[in-house]
Order: sequence, then structure tokens, then C-alpha cells
Amino acid sequence: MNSLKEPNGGGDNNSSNSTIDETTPKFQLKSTLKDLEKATGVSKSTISRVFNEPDKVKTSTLQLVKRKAKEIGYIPSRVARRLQGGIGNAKVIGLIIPDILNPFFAEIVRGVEDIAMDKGYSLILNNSDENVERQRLCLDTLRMEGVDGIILPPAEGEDEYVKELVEGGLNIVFIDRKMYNLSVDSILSDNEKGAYIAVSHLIKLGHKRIAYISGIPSISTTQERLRGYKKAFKEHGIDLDISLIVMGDSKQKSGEELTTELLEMPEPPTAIFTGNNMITLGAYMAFNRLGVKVPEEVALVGYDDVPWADALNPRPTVIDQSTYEIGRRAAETLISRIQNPESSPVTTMINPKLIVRESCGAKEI
Amino acid sequence: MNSLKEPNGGGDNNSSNSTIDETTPKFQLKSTLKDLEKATGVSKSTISRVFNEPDKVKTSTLQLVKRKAKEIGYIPSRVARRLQGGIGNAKVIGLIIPDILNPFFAEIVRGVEDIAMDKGYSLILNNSDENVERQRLCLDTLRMEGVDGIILPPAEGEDEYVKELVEGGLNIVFIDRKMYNLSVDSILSDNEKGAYIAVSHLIKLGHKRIAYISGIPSISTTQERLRGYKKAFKEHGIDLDISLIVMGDSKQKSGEELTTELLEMPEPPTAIFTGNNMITLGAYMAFNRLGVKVPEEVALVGYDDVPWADALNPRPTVIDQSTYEIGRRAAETLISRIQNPESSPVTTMINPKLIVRESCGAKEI
DNA sequence: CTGAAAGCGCTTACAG
DNA sequence: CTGAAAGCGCTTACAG
Repeated sequence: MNSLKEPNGGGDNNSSNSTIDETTPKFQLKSTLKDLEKATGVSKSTISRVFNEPDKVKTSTLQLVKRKAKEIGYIPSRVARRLQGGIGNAKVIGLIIPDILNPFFAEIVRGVEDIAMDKGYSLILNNSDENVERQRLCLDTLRMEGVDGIILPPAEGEDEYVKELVEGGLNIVFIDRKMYNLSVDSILSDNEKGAYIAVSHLIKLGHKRIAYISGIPSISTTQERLRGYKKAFKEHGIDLDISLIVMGDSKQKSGEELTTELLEMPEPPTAIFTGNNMITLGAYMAFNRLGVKVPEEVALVGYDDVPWADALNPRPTVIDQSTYEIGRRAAETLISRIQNPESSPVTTMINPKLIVRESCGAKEI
Repeated sequence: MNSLKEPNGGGDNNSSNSTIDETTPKFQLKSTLKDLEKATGVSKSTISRVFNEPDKVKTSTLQLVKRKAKEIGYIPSRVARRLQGGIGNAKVIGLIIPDILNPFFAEIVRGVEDIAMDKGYSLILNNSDENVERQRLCLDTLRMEGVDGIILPPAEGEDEYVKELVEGGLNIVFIDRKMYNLSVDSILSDNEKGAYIAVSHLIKLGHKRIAYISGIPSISTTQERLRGYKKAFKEHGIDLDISLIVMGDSKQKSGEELTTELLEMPEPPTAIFTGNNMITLGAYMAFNRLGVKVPEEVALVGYDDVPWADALNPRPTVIDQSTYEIGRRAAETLISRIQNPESSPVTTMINPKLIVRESCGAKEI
């Protein structure tokens, strides 16, 4: 009664107002908008509205379309949709991390993914292996994928390409590390402060010879932590023995090796501050192999909480960065930038906090 | 000289054979095929060939297009390409895992990603939290993304939806776990054998009261490992005390709790076989908290290698599943299925192996 | 070796 | 509240 094309339940509607094949579409995985149009008699425009602006559609039409969609197995193609609109319509974001095997990044991924899924975004993941060349490849792939934006702890040093992309208007959120001279949304941890707290804690426990095993020298976090380390010495009026500062590559292997070296010095440190979680784990390996008693023979405070810290003996005292939170914030920040491209870049600083366990030798708290 | 449209280097070609804007496209992130056509004078068809079948293009044309592409920042859109062909053209695969925070799955992700990147596939990642409902959501999202295929450790129990998709022709590769009654590519570990080896090892070391802390009872791996556990007892002619079999949820917390319970039994086990990596870590937590000496007071063999095993004290004896390899194989299998949809499904069985360290109390090897 | 036309599955104005 | 038409950026036959 409403319109000419009102679909009529079960009737044998073989009127020939077109040359369209009248067979009702059946259930199949790759049902398309055209199939649904055929199955319902409702136009593509309206069907599109059903899935995107449902309140603009009459209830009965809405229900018909939804029912039939289920029947024939129709699911809108995000790919086709993505081809349309400019940025913001793609509903997909990219995340490039150095290595998912590092639990620090695994936590970030989880944070990002939770928010992305929640907001209806798909997540494309790439591992860059801390390699600028590979990072560029990932970046290009993500561009080809037409992502709405990218989350990225920038690989070491200054990458001109990243800069170019940012300046070209690609939505990028930096996490964990800075890239200087770039005004970009960033989620960072206050590394200087974290290191300062860690080292001060050891100083208060009476240590003066505190080694620092750093990660890759060229990334910003390493440098900031070194700054915090030095600051703690300065403020407490203790002389720094720079032979106690050793640099590695942020991996457990170098953590183990450097710890061993430190312990075999003629005058070894009485405490070690490890620059990240992998290095901390490496230090434990060295302790185990050498049979060194912690904290009796050497105390330890690590940067980054270690997952399953309670499985280690002694349990490590660490600076916790709220890694999962960094991931969540990054995704939230990216998505709000996508929705509001003109807003000015925001830097979110997350406060690190000390978690005192046994490896530092503190008596209480 | 060749054709009418031969682009002429720097000349002021303002002949008016069309109403097209003659301004040469500049560098910009979202340069399109149309821009490149304008910049080179080469047709879209040929440009497409440059990126997909370069040997069908004259060298000079090839170079021109590539140079100009770089100049204006053109990158082909995978999204537009994906809209085309049937399955196999999308160059994107999906991976659904229960939780990236579990290093077992992180390793799988790494394996999958390495192969995917290598073969030019993008990877969309989803966490299902071992939840069938959420798994379905992920599955639907991946369908909407038009992925060429999906890698998936099926969440507990029988999910009719997964079955439907497989039967509907979606390329799926199962990893880690089986779903019965389904003929699908699978990459599995021989769990029964692994458990058998682990428990036999403990028996040979003289243990008779060996507890089994299992993961989620409803997933296939748990059941198979239980079978291997029982088989070892049977073959060695040792009676089974079923009060030593305890079931948890595969997480560290339950591992810790169940270990504690076991150790507080009137007649505690002399050895424990833990059903996965998280449970093993949980057991270590319990050991630390209770001050239990391993392997002196209780021996341990775990299923799954634990990352950074060397940081634990004592280092755990485990059954290694070659997790990274599972990820790689899964991606390879999926991609070859994509390329050859009609081949019959393959099940790859990966052999678990025992890694003897200190937690079992073995004297050597 | 190259190009014009149609089409992939949607959304977006525009008109009603 | 609904539909016809154009278009998103490519690829795919088809013709030359």
C-alpha cells in the first residue's frame, strides 16, 4: 500500500518490471549490497542508512533490512566504505612496534587494541625491529592501507620520512619516545623523573656505587633516564663514577653481559639500575649464573615493571610505567585526533611510580 | 614520435585536447592514480601494470612512471585494489588470539607477522579473551575487512559460527587447538606426546606422586595433555591418584592457587606437572611465597617454554612447543591455501621436545 | 606494449 | 523517509 516496491512476504513476485534475475539471494559469505537490495526491494541508499544512520530509516524498513541481511549473511564491506570518505572514515588504525616479544610492547598493543575494538576500529600491527628501514616499509604499507592514523614509538634517531608524513598531514601519535622538533600528539612517560626516583631510592638505602645499564643510546628514553640518574647523584651530593655507566642494546643478552662485566670489576657496584625490563631480566640471568645474592651482594632497581615479577626471586623493585595505560591513551588520543584533525597536538605525560619489592633490599613499605 | 600522448619533458604542453586541469600534480600524501596519470601522460591501465606486472611495460615507461610516482608521493591504494578481485587479492590476513599478554601468543603473532610481511600481507590483530562472543565479533570484523583468510586458535568448545564460516568457504587455519568434525588446515602440537614425555621424565627420576595442574578443561590441548599424563602412569605401571589432578583456567593466578593447595595437602605430591606457561609462572609465585625449595622439596616440569626462563631460579624444565614456528607455519599454510583454495586441508603436527633444566632435579643432560 | 570502458561494493549529495 | 546517479581508486578483460 505504501509504495510500488513494497516487498510482499512470500508471494511469487515474478512481475517483469526489469530484467533482473528474480531468484531470491541465498545465504552466502560474500553477500553484497546488491544481493540485499534484491532480497528486500529496498534501495542501496536506504540500506546504507540502515547500517550508518539507522534513525533516518522507517522502523519497518529497518527491521526488514536487518532481518534479510541476517538471512543472506550480509555484512557491509569495510573495504568499500573505506574507499569513500577522507580520513576518519576508514575505521582502521596502524600500530608499529619494535617487537611484540617484548612484553612492554605487548602491553601497549593490548591497550591499543582494547580501545580500538571498543570504538569500532580495526588494528593493523607491524613489527619494525627497531630498524628505520623496516619502519619505513611499515609506514608505507599502512599508508597503502588507508589507515586513519598510526601509533608509533619512533625508531632510533631522527627519521626524515616520519617527519615528512607528519607534516603531510598523516595522523600520528608517538608513544614512549620523542622525536624532536615535531609537534605531534605524544604519550610519554616521565623518564627522567622515573630514573631519578629509582636511583634516589637506592641512594637512600645507603648505596653510592650505583651502576646504570642503559638501553640503546640513541632513543630518547635512554637519554632521559640517564639524565635522571645523574640528577639523583648531583642532588644527593654524591660523586658519579662514570665507569659504572654502561650502554647496551636494550635486549636481555646485553643486560646479562653487562651485568656480568660490572660484577667482575675490581671495585664492583653495590647496586644496579637497569634501563628497561629486558635488561632487568638479563641481570637476573647473570645473578643466577654467577650465584650472586640479591640484594645482599648487589641491589637492583629496574626500569619498567616486569610481567610475572612475582615469579622471580627476589622479586624486583621497579619503576612502573603503566604500560597498558600508555596503549589505551595512545589509541584514545589518535581517535580523537581523527575526529578532530584541527585541534592542536597534545602531549600526555604519565607519571612513573616506584614499586618496592625485595631486590633493592629495602626493609619495609 | 611514438604516439600522440608522448609526454614531452619540460615543454609547455598546453594543447587543449581536453578540459583537464594542466597543472602538474605536486607532492602530497594522498596522491592518486589519476594524479599520476596527469603527471606522466601514461594511462591508468599501464600505471597499474607498472606496479603489478612490470615486465609487461616498456622500460622507459616503467622508469618514467616510477620516477614521477616518487615525485608526487604516489603509493597504490591497497583498499581500492582489495575491492576488486576475489579472495587472494586482498593481501591481508586476520589473526585472532585470546590474549597478546600471554607470551605464548605473542610468539605466535611474531611468527605470523614475519611471514605475512615477507609475503606482502598486512596483518589485522584481534584479542578474543577466550570468549566465544567476542571471537564472533572479531570474525565478523575480519569478514568486513575482506581478509583473504584467518588464523585462529578456536576458543573453547564448539562454535557453530566458525563451522559455518569454514563451510562457507572462508580460509581458516587453526592453530594450537582442534575443533572436532572440521576438515581444516591446522598447525598443532602433539600435546599427548608432550605430556607423556614430561611425566615420564619425572617418573624416571623416581617420582610417583606427580600432580597435574591443568588449564581450561574445555579446550582440546588440556584434554590431550591429560591423556598423555595418564598414559605415562599406565605405561610405567604406576597407580594414579586422581586427587592430584587439579583444574584451573590457564592463568597464573589459578596456577599459584592450585600449587598452594597441592603443597598443603596432607600427603603432597613430590612433583608437579604444570599445564601451560602461565601456570608454571604461577607455580613459581607459590614457591617463592611459601619458601619451598625446588627441586628438593618438589620437582617441576612445565608445558610450554617460558620466555626468559634463565631469569627464574631454578630454571624450569619444560616441554617446548616451538611456538614461533607454529606462527610461521600457520601463516605459510594460510597463504598457500589462499593461492590454492582447492587443495585438501593439511594438518601439521609439531613435535614437542623436553628441555631439561634444574627444576626437575635431573642430575645431567 | 598501451589505453578506454566497465566494474568492484559501498557512500554521498541531490532530488523528491 | 527513500531512491537514482555519480564517484571513491583501483584492476580487469578487451581491443588495438
